[in-house]
Parts: sequence; C-alpha cells; structure tokens
Amino acid sequence: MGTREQIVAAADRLFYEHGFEHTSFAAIAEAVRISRGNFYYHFKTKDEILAAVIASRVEATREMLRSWADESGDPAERIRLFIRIVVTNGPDIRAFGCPVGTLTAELAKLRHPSRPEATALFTLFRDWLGEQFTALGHETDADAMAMHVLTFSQGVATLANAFGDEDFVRREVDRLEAWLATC
Amino acid sequence: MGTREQIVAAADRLFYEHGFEHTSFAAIAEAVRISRGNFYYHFKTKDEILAAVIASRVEATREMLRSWADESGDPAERIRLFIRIVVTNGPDIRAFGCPVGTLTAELAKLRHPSRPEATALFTLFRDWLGEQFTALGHETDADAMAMHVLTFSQGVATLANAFGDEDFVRREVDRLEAWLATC
DNA sequence: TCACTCTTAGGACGGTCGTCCTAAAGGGGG
DNA sequence: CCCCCTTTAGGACGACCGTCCTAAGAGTGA
Repeated sequence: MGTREQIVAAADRLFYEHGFEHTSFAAIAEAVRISRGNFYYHFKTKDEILAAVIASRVEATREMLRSWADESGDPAERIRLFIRIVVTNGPDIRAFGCPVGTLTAELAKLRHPSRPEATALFTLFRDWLGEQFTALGHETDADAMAMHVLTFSQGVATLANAFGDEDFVRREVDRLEAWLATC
Repeated sequence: MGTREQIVAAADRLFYEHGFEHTSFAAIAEAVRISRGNFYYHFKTKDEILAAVIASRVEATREMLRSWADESGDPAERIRLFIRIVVTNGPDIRAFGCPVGTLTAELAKLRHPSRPEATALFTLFRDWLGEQFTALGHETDADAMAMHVLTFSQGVATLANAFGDEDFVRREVDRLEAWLATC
C-alpha cells in the first residue's frame, strides 16, 4: 500500500475515533510513521485530506452495497443486512458512534465546505434502501421507508454510543425487523 | 443577569452551534463582551465552563419536564410533547442537530472526563419517559419503550440536520405517534 | 556513472489556543 | 474619606496548530 493510501486509511480511522478537528497533521503522520514534511508532499491542506477520506468512504460504501446485493437476491434480506450493521459493527459504534452520522454532524457545526460530500454518504444508503423497498413493491413511499430505516440506524448508533448497551441494540434491531416483516 | 450566568448562556449556545472544541475562550468572551481576563476570573479552565454548561442544561431539562407534567395529566400526551420537540425546535435541530446527542458524541470522541455528566442528560429523558410508560401500564417494558422513543428522536435529529427536510420530520413524528396510540 | 524526477525528512513561520499574572476600577461599610 | 474585597481589563507565556520551505535520499533510464 502506497504512502498516500496509508495516510488516507490512518486519517479515516483517526477522524472516526477522535473527530476531524481533534485530529492533527502530526497525529496522522505519527500513525503512518512519516514526517510532517512528507505528509505535506501528498496533501497540501487538511481539507484536502478530508476530501480524500470522504471519497474513500464513498467508494468503500459503494463496494459494501454491491457485496450485499451479491449476497442476496431478496430485497428484504438486503435491507436486513443494513439493519444489522449496528450489531455487526457493535463495538466500534458503541465506542465512536456511526462514522457517517458523527462526521456530518461535526462538519455541520464547523460549517465545513465538504459537508455536502459527507451528506452524500447518507444519500448513498438512502437511495440503495429506496431501491430495495421499490423492489418490494412500495414504489410510492420507498424513500420514506428508506429514511425510516436510516432514522432507526442513526438513533440506535447515537444511544449505543451514549449508553454502551448491547441489549438495547438487539431489541431495537428485532423491533425494526418485525416492522419490516409487516411491509 | 450576572456575568457568570451570561458566560454560561453564551457558552451553551456556542457549544451547541459550533461544538465544544471549536468554541474558544476568546469567542465566548467576545459574545459576552468581556475581556479574557475577566473570563478567567469566573472560570479557570475550559472544562470548568463545560461542567457549568452541562449543569445548566440539566436544570433547564428538569424544569422543562416539570412543565410538561403540569401541562397535561395524561402520560400519553406528555410523551407526545416529547416526541414533538423535533418539530417545536425544528429550525435549531436542522441547523445544529440535537444538543444532547451532538454533545455526548463529541465528548465521547474527545474522551472527555465530563462525558458521564452529558450522558446523564439522556438519562433524565429516559427515566421521565419510563415513568410515563409505567403510568400507562407498561411496567415491565417501560424502559425499553422509553429508549425506543429516544432512538426515534436521535435518529430524526441527525437526519433532519443532514438533509434539512421538514417534511421528513413530520412523517416520522406521525409514525411514532401512531405507534404510541397502539400501546 | 550520471542526471533527473519522485519521495522523504526536518525544521521555520505566523497564528491561535488555553492558561496565568498583574494592576486598576468599582462599590459598599467603617 | 479611606480601606478592602470583588470584579474587570489587557497583555504575556508556552504549546500546538496548519502551512510552507529547503535539502537530502531513493529509484530509474540513458
């Protein structure tokens, strides 16, 4: 893996664990074990590396959604795969929240120019979920149902992070899967 | 209003709008129109003022919950008052998210010592909602239902902040009120 | 071997941060 | 009127931030 990719990977993780603003150039450089000068060779500004991190997350998300589509032909099962992320990534979510939700919230408060790109990560999930609901025959309110599932995942992530309660996550997942079954 | 109270009020608002870390001593002092030296007379450290802001929010929340209890004797109607905060405070929530959710998320990433106190704000709502569900006759799963309502509000706040969509909020509120009616 | 480009290292810069100090202004009681 | 305690102002401090510069090392093709 090239230096640039290592920087993006380290920044991605540090932005997630400590937040964008709280993560310094020095911290990223130290994580990759390169000098700040070398860092500057690859990225001129902090905003530049944020843009690279977001682009990397977009690509990773696209890849994940594609793999879910491969994993199952049943749209309801695909939606369930999304619903269960909060269980699959339980430890990270309890420790740091949802990577998408916390980043968009932070960038909103910073009035950061890259905010729309971060929000686009939400749109990726929103559109994909909408497609699955459409495939289930809910053409007219597919988007509303997609947003409902997103609402669930963001609420669960925020409270799982606040309370660190694994059982709560399990209960809410069961509840939403029951709701999905009635659709 | 004394200087100290003005400082807490200004810091409260700035922490909400720009985040705790992004808000500097200088910014708060400027908002209150006092010198940084005067600021230091009232609060020695940034953590001290954060503690004061959280304490102030706890008191304000207690007062709000008390006023809701006065406003209606019906537990279901009281819960509805909570559910509708996302509408009542719509503009602020779309611009800055939920004050409790975004603060706890930020303090978690900063590993800040005051994190438990911020989480206690959630507990305030959680316990109050639990009491209302208990009064409705759901003793055994009152807490789970309270957490479900909190999940809703956090999810709605996060996505309202991301997409700025007022209609989405309305739809989710209607959905949860319908759920509440079936309880 | 030599020249050239890509990559790396390490320090300098101006600015802002949280913190702290000192001195003066304000204001009520003797 | 003067003393004393509270409150205010304003600047100094060391540390760290993002940014930028310069020079040396690494690798490649002629």
